[in-house]
Amino acid sequence: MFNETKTHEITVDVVILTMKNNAIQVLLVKRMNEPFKDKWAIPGGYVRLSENLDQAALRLLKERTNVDNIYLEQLYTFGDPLRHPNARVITCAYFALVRAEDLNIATSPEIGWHKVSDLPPLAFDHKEIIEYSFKRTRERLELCPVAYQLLNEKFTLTEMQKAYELIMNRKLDKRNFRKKALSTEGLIELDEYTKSSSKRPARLYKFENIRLNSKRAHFISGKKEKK
Amino acid sequence: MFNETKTHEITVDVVILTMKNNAIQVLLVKRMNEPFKDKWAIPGGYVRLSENLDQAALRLLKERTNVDNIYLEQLYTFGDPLRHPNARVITCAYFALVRAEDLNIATSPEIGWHKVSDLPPLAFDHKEIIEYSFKRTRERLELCPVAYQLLNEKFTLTEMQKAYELIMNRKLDKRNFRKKALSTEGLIELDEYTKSSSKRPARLYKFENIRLNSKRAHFISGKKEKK
DNA sequence: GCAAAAGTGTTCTGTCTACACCCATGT
DNA sequence: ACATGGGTGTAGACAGAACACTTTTGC
Repeated sequence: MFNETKTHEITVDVVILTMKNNAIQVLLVKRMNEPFKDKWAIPGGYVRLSENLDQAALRLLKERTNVDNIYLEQLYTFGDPLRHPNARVITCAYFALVRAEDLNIATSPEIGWHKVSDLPPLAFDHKEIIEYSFKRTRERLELCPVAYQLLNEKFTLTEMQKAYELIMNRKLDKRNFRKKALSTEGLIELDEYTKSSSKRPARLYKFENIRLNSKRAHFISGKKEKK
Repeated sequence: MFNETKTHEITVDVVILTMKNNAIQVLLVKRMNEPFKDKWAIPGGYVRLSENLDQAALRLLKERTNVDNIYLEQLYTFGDPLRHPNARVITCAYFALVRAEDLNIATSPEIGWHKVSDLPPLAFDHKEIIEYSFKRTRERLELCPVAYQLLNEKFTLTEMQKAYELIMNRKLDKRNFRKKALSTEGLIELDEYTKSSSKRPARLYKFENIRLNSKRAHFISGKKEKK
């Protein structure tokens, strides 16, 4: 039984979600090699001997997106013996929310954003991993305002509501949303407004000293608001 | 970098929690070999090539406790390079709640129950793993009545309340608890009562068709009930 | 002046919390 | 008859849900 373990390999895969073109999108890379050559995959790689799993995920995220200082959370470890056709590869999946603007990615035919609601054919079990990430993001959002990771440093409440609606996949009531948003710990009202556009300027806000993971924030309720 | 991965090893460790002697206790085994010889550890073992992680955890749980059909959940994957002094061992931790009565364990100097609140010296990072399991159990309990896994098939509401109080680590109000308990989906009131003891008989209940994981069960609130 | 998005309050309802006494049984 | 744990109801506070109109700007 000990000998059996000799051929396990362990990787980290990172689901990078952003908000772009009015949709939640995930960063995918096209595989150059078999197996699954020319299929899309979430970025990942082997864990180095000298680093822990969080460090491996951060390093891979940095390598792909040049993004640091991000809400990165271990998602789940996927270890089906058949998930990799040629080897026994167990992968520890992480997920991150990023601002599209912060990214330093030259999208190309080999790397790019894809709507979570409309994924291309994916390698391995990556479809499952992405969908689980999205579900988990929704659960996190019910507890704390992680969506701020998707917004610019300064944002309007309408933008924030949009992020929530995309993640929760339902329309929210504007007045109720704003009431709850304004009572969120860490939300700062600025004395700045959007210019341009062509309509009434909107007040800008920012977050300060966000404590993710704070229990009992319950920013969004689970009840039946309008679909 | 690929070569680096050659010496990773992957194990599964299972935190088995039960309610016993008015405390939440965890099943520990004494290590026979170095490293950490004679220290206590949570049961674990290598993942076989032919099985997925859930199966490995179930197999190990079965091997140690003879228990099947249990609320077993992947907890977290611990991969610090220094967690094992001699090798690079990444462990995928699971946790389970079991009825003490269902267990088929000959406790001995090498295997036994230990209060989570009073752990002996532990091998590796197992203290951290156990404490995280306990925390996670508490979070689960706020969402769904997982505590039923600790109870006999038929139980009194007072017994159920006791399980909740031990996990949540605070006293709950009897009337409020019973009100919420009675409105829990799946709780069946039986026409049976405890005999013996020496006091007024208590009505027995059971659970039926429990859906763990159902969102919005909110069995226990996070507010300030009396400590 | 009109199109378009920003902004704003109130009522209702359900859930959580706090809290104290009587009941049924065994001895 | 008493000791022990079983069992019960109500009032106040708070949070979520529903719902429609006025304001400000660019053109």
